[in-house]
Amino acid sequence: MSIQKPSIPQGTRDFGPAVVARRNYIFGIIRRTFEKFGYAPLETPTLENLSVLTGKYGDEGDQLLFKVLNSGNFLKKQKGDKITEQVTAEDLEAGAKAVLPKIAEKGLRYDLTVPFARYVVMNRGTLTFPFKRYQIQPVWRADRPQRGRYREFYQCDADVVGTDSLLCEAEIVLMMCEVLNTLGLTDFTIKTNHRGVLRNIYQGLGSEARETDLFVAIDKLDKIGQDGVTKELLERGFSEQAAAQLFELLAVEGSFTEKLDKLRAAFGAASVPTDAADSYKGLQELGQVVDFLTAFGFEQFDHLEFDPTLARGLSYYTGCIFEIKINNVNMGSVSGGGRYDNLTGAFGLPGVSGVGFSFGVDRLYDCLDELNLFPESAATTTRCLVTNFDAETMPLLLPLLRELRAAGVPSEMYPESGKLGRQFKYADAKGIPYVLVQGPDERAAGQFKLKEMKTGEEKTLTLEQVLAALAA
RNA sequence: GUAGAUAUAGCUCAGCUGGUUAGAGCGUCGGAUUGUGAUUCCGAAGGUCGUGGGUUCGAGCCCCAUUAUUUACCCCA
Repeated sequence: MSIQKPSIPQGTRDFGPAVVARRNYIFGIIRRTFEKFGYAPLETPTLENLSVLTGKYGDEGDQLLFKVLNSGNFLKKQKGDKITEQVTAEDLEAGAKAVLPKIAEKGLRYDLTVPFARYVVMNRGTLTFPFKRYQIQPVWRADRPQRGRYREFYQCDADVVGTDSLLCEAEIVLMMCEVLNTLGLTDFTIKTNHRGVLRNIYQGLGSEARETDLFVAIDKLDKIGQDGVTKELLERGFSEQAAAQLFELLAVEGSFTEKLDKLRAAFGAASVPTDAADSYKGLQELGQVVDFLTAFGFEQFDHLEFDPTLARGLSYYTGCIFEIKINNVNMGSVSGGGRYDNLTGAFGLPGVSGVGFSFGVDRLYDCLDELNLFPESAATTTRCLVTNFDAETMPLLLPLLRELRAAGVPSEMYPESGKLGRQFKYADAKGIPYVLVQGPDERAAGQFKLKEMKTGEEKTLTLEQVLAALAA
């Protein structure tokens, strides 16, 4: 066999011990926050049947699905003596679209929301609604990797199904803030909008062109500017007049509620028909979310922004939508979500409303890394290295190792006796904060030498003192 | 799928107009130091210059192809 350079697939990564420790630090904060808000954990299979996945993410999404080839001889099926061709000459003639469903019936999970919807439908008889679940698992997309974009990455979802209450939306904002605050991120913006607002804007333009084309175009406003959006709208069949009208509507300024009021007036002026209860549902619901937050005692309204240009790609959102931008890092959104009135409808359970959001851990990691926000303690798990002075006395230190671990101090003994220099280097390279030494001198006195690596400070202590120092 | 950039030591990168034996920093290993890391000093190991072809007396450098990586677009966490 010839020697080959080892490699991993494009867009995937190995995570070394220090990286995993830091990722677990992020996972831990997110998990604890979700649980604090009453969400229960759920896990679903890596593989889903392709029939569950296809058609849920639009044409683009279907392209980005990783499909898994059927096992065995995927070209033929044998039942007893009877062999049937799975793929016929006509299929091959018809191209990939005809062949694919015959050779691949499973695919890798693309997000966590669709598997969740499938789970809810399959278990609707046993679930108590409203059902609140969180889910932290990797997802896969056959995308072209680039900055902040991977082919395998983790999502941390929290969703509620079975209630229309806007309390859920308000709590999403609370959870977003809690996680970001705990991680030490300070310069972030939670952008919020409502699909109803977007629909009203579309109605206000009075154009015949496609609604989704408008949403895609205005979502890019901060990226390509007013001229770029105008150009794109004209290409998609909107009139110049409609484009001008659009920017008039979007040009609302002020606080969250001031923007709501101004837009309400602008809609009225543009003769946009009101929804139920003689008001605009999107604006009204956003106002309700703010009211809930105020009643809760929420104090970070400076981080919450009503952005009428926010659209978000996934087509199933129908109500409030959210997105988090970390402002002092050049990175795509680290979190997003929203309400979808009919997600389970695709699986035969219509009329169940859900709302949820997701953190992208890999992007959060990149942000924290760039801003140097990881605490040092997140880098390593071992807290104390017990040096191995020589082969004869090493066994005498094993009870100490047991004591340390019993006291809940993550500890390890250097497995080989030999130069202390090597052992200290090991501790330094691994980022272990404390090193414990007991040589003949200390043993004679019944004591230990504890060195704090960061300061270089060394103390001679009794066992009780060592345990007290390390437990702190 | 579209467009660009890059590929030289384990890592980050130099390498002049194409000219002898391809360099540096970091890391690794050994020593100064058989009771102490990070800091200091000395030394060593480490290279199919991504791969294949071409031009040339001569290619890390120029040309073609190919593969991989990466950035941007589309879309998205």
